[in-house]
Amino acid sequence: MEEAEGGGRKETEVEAVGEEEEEEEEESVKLFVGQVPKHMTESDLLSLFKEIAIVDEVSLIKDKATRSSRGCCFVVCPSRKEADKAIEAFHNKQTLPGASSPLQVKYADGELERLEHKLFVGMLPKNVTEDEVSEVFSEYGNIKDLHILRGSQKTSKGCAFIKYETKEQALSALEALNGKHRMEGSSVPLVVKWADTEKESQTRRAQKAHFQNSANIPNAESRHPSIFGTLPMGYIPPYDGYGYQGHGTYGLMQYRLPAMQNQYHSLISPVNQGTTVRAISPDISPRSYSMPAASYVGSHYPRVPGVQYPVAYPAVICNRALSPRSGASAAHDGNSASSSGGGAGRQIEGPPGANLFIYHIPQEFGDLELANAFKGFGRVLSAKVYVDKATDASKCFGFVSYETPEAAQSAINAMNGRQLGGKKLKVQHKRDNRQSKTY
DNA sequence: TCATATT
Repeated sequence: MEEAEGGGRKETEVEAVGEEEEEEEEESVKLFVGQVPKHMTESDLLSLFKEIAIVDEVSLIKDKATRSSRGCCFVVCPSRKEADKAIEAFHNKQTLPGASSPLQVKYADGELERLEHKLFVGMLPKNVTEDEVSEVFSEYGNIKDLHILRGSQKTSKGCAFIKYETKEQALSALEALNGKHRMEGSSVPLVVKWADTEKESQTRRAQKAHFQNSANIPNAESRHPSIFGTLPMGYIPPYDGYGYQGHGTYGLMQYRLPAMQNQYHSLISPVNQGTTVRAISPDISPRSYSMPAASYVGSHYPRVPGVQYPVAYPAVICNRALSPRSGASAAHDGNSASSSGGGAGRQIEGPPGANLFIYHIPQEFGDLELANAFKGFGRVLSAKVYVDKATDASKCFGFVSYETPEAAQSAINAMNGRQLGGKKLKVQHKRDNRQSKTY
């Protein structure tokens, strides 16, 4: 459908959206904010952030099942300038009451790439120079940055990243060159696509490693060294001279990644299967904006002018009124005083000096066992054993918080060096991350 | 040997 449009621009599809709104989309910047105390609401956060910067929207990230805060949120600012103000003012600058370390404020995944109008260029000749690439691409706009990937010698890996000043420039280069322009000394046309986000390339690297370990593709790497480093999964479809853009194959392979990830995940943590049955949904999207599957042939959809990506940021401030709590779902929200097990799982900080770091916790200990081992010295506010995200295995360290420094001190006296399981516990005061006083 | 989280 997209290809069939030929020279026609897509602006006709926009009718529902005014130009101003589209401009706003373009300029606005989404920030990810971490270390948000779970009790804070969206309006708490809004009032905090708008002291410093203009904020269009705050949306808490909530647990899908319990609807409770996951301790982080997104903040949308109308411009990069405002977003940078917020980062400058808050990132690592203060610890909110109830958080364990300073507020984290950074660009959300993929924002930077989106803002930088960054293109990936493949199928460059091995011996290409910056000047040669520059000459071809400066035809379409101002090149802010050009980076040719090079191997151990100085020979190029056959690909590069280019940043343009504006999205329009990048797009026109993409459309004019991808699959159409052949560099001197090369037998195939360039591949030009939007650069992957950091996340995507990580996922890709992981998948590629996994794929190469299980399947065997003899000599694959040596036959196509130029693109095997950067295209997904170490597999290259038969090349037909049209580039990968809009051709389907490349898009399809991207599309498969999340499903394979799910499979992999269920292999390593079979525990999850009993409780959560997750259908492989048809709308898995390679980027964070959801679009019908048919729309992302190739990988350039989020930035095509005239194609409006959904503005539906799910949980915005005004949503609160729309989601009345049914009596049943509130039951889970009991306050900490009533929790029976003595603070296991909750990550509540005590006053300064009342928080302990514990190392050499027996492998089989969970939060509850840790809380139990430390409950003789005072009221345990929280006890947390850290686990490896991928394997669920204990990392053998954790934190215990008491109400008073005295309780913590007697726990150190009694427990430090004490043999538990196979090893001797190390019990000491937790490092203090607090950097400034709270509101 | 001192921390997670990306609708």
